[in-house]
Amino acid sequence: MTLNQLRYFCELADAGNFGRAAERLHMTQPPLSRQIAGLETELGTKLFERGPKGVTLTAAGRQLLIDAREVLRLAALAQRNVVAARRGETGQLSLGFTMCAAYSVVPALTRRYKVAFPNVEFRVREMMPVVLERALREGEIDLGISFPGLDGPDTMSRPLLREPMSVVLPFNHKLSRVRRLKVRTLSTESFLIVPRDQAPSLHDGVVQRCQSAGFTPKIGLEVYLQQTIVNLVAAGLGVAFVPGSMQKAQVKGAVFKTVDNPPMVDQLLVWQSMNTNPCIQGFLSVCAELT
Amino acid sequence: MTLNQLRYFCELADAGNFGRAAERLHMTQPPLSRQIAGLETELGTKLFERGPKGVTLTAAGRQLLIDAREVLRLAALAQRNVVAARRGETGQLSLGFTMCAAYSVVPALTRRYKVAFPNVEFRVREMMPVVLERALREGEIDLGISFPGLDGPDTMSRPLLREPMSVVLPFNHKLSRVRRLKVRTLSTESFLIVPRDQAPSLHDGVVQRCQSAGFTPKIGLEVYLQQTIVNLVAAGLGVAFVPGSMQKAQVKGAVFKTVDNPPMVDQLLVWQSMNTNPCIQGFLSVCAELT
DNA sequence: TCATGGGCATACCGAAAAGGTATCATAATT
DNA sequence: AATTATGATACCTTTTCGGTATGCCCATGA
Repeated sequence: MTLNQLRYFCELADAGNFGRAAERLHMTQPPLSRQIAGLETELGTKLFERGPKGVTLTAAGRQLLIDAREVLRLAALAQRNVVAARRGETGQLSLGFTMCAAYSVVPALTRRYKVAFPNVEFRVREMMPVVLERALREGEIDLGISFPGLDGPDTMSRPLLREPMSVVLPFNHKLSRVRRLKVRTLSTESFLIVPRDQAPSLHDGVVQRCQSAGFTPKIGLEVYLQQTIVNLVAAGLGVAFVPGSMQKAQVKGAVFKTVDNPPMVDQLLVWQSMNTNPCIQGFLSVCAELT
Repeated sequence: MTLNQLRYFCELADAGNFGRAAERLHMTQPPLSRQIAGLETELGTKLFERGPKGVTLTAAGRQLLIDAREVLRLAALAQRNVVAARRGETGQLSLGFTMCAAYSVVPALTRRYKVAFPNVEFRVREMMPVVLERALREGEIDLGISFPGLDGPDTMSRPLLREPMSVVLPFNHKLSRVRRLKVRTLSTESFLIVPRDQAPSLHDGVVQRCQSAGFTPKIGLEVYLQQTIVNLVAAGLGVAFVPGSMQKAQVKGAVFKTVDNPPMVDQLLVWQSMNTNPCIQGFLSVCAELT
């Protein structure tokens, strides 16, 4: 049984006689006769009653007409779906991001992408930066949003957001009420900072800003997540530079201060160059729209 | 796009490399390569990533795998359905019957048939005998249950039931209380009877029984339906012979009496010999079981 | 570094299938 | 009885399909 035979069969059932059906199918009558006869032989059943003024369906033919139409409909749908999948309009896309990004770019991006590509099964996962790197390498996720630093040879990236860092102080800190905080006044403070191997750009940005203010920051504690840094600052364990958008975390007891020439932090969208998932292009177009 | 290509595609997706897939498909690798390449060309999309240790699906391929499996599943189902339809296990079957038959054979037959052929869409219609004949001729119904008499050249029939006729009298009739009614005692009564052209066998049976009792019945009223005859007898318009099963009609004021050598009435299943609906055979087998 | 082997693509060939033309058989219609 | 419409059959040509032989690529290992 072939799809062509089913097409011929449906057309013949519609037309009611071989001649007109063949015409509609852009072929001549004899091959059509043979195809239908072949189909009948294969199925072991007469599908049409041949009368002097055309053909009519038998009971088996009526049943097949229902099923054949469904098969043909699905076959056509399959073709359309493949095209859609190639364009990234359907399929699956998974995004991993650090909790820090969750406060800045992720919400808007996710919302916009889901509107633009409603038929893509879009999954998002918060993950620690190191986990994100591994997940990306092993193909668990198609896209990652994180700080610069995991640019391997096979990864591509695109900047999503460049935002200033703010100083965060405990609520009861002596500097928490000054109007314009100078970095220099923090020279004796104990700093909470992300380990350099976790996010070199972030770490170096903070250290360099302090050095340009004339001191090397005293590292009180190395902490992996910006979110946790803010929490620990609120608990009185020191001060820190964190991305400005962390203010949205609404941590009680933490006070945010802007400074002159703040260190800048980048959020990068990264993916593997050999990942061919067409949905990635769609996501990139949404990113381009939004920046 | 052909069903074979979809089969090849699914098998390749399962096997993970051309060699094994070709083996499973009982063919060699090169034709399989060409078929897949052809499918990819037609769809305008790479479906597999060719790696040194086999193939993996692309995003478009993953989508197609879902759809292709569904298409193949339905195609196989269509084949099975055709076979079922040929055997009369699925399809449509419509039965027309006279109201008189509704009291005797129809209930049991319908019940049994629906159990034996649950996937057949079985429709039943009560109809007047003349309408039944026309409906049968024009193919509105596949089967009819009626009295003998509409045996045309193209119709086939099979006896379903042969039952004795009873005399029905008004409740207040002077003979309604005798223990054993003799036909002879009805010689002066006015008879309600079906017109001869509507059911010759029925009509003739009654007349002949009366004549063998020594009189020709006086036709008081010609009535089409046995049901109506009983009702009119109850209303005091005369007496009548009706099929014994009419007693089930529970008409108030009508009294049924059995007689010696009662006229017999046949219920026939009739259908057109050129009607090829395979469900008819199924119905016949149910009838055979029940008689 | 070069040989090796697994894996897919390509070239070419013969067989099978599909479509086209011409013609026939049948039944309804004029 | 001739005609017309319809499907089937015979025969031919083209296309498609599957098979064999072989080439290319890349990873692996001596």
